Amino acid sequence: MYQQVARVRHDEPMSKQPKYRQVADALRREIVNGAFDHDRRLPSESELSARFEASRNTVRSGLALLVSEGLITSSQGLGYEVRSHEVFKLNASRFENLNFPHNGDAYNTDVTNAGRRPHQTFRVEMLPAPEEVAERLRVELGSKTVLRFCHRYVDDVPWSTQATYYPAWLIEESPRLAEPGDIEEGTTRYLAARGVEQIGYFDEIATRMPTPEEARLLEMGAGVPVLLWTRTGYSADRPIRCTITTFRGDLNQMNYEIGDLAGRSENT
Amino acid sequence: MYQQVARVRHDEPMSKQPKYRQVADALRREIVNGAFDHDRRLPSESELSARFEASRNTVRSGLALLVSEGLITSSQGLGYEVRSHEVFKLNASRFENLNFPHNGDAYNTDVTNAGRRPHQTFRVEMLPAPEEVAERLRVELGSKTVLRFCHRYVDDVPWSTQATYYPAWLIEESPRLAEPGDIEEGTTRYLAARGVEQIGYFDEIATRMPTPEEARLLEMGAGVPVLLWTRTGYSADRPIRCTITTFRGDLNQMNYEIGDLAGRSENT
DNA sequence: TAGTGGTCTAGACCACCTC
DNA sequence: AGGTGGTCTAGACCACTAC
Repeated sequence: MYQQVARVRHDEPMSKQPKYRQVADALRREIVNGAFDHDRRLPSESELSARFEASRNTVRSGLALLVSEGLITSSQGLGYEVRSHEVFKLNASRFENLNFPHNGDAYNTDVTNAGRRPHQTFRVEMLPAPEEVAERLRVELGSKTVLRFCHRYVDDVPWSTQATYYPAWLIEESPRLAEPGDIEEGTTRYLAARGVEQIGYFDEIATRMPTPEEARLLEMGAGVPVLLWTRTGYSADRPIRCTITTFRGDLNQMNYEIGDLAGRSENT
Repeated sequence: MYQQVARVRHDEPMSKQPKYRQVADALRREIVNGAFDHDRRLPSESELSARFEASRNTVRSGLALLVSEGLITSSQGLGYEVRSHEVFKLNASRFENLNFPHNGDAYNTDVTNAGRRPHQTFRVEMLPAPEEVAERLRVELGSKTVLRFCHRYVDDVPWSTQATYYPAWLIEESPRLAEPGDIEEGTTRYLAARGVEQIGYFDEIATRMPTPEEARLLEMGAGVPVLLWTRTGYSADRPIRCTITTFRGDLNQMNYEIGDLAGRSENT
């Protein structure tokens, strides 16, 4: 389970690493030193094979290591490239601020404000509650829930998926939740207008490598984890919704303000 | 950069995957279905090689995929094992609650309450501010800062590292920050007693694959991302500290309560 | 000592991109 | 057509763990 520890030999100043690690270490050093900052392409496998006096397969092992670290990417027919990032910052403590309710498309507003072009596909489903949702909504596992699902893009790059589950009892009170179209005024306002007010949230944030399905939906390359954000919304009585957002970890960051900052943290 | 999309052939019902992916897909299905739930060991490479009629190297490619997804681990001489997790949940909105100041070792308390054995190593350093710290503390890049660094273990498993930086101007006012030992009453209380009160925090949460250095410190296997938590603490005037916590992503989850939940979210 | 995974090689053929 | 990475093989030898 644990990575191999560097071994020390009495006849060598430093530990003896396998050749493919030497390749990876050398290239990693060059990358962080900015050796490929213009034309971000790396030398081809055969060039590296000659340079390191290693077989093509050994060089490939070293490159695979850097890919799995998220440092570089590869494309068939094109070569290897140093990865570059632009991170989108989401202020989760403001996102649906209790004192400043949005109309539900904070995402569109935020992305447009950042000078980017948002785009999303949307669908509504009725399905039995999965375990992690049933727990949070405090309903029976497998009981009926409505899922409102969003697949979000920024400038046509897949950015995140968002799945919001509503419990059956709430649907009976507020049937428009189960209708396929958008809710113009936003689900939060629609619910509030029907006397169901969200007075608080519980957020859980975790990370892991994507499932093959997630990697497909978000077009994630190897070496990129997902950031999982699970928000459970509560009325005065009980949980009323559970939203699971899956972010590409290389493109997103979540922020929270706690206490009275009054805009003092605007630098980030 | 993007993962290969499944291809569809007119003469086959489903897309033709490379053999190593078929191996990975078959084993992944068996793993999630619980086929290895007792004795979590997988068959050996040579057994799988026979079963899938593939060379040992091809089987290894498939297994490597599962390792990089964080599903299994491998150890020389032992074999492959299904990974199992236990997640530690940290309530960040309560961690240093403004209305309920701790004595600085919330970590020790939380871990002990969970019936686990905490352990940490600690050191203090004086060093020039790295870029991401200088920005957040609003000091010159490279200006003097004090780093208080913690390496934390739970039951002797490396859990997280925590680096807190204090700006030079604060050290002059509160010199004990630069002293090597623990501060008994906690740094927050020490600072408050000297008239420097933290009135709010700005938290940033991100994820990525670990650097080799992080993988070494936290003894992380392949296929496990880190969860990065950067907390900048503010007094009424300006930033007074910046804490960067690096978690093993497979062992930790962060929680926030927003609004008035009054313990309604105790299920998680 | 036997069995496990870890490293490395040499070579074949395929799929994709650019020209 | 020529260069790039992607897949696959067969085999050699090493390092670690168990018995």
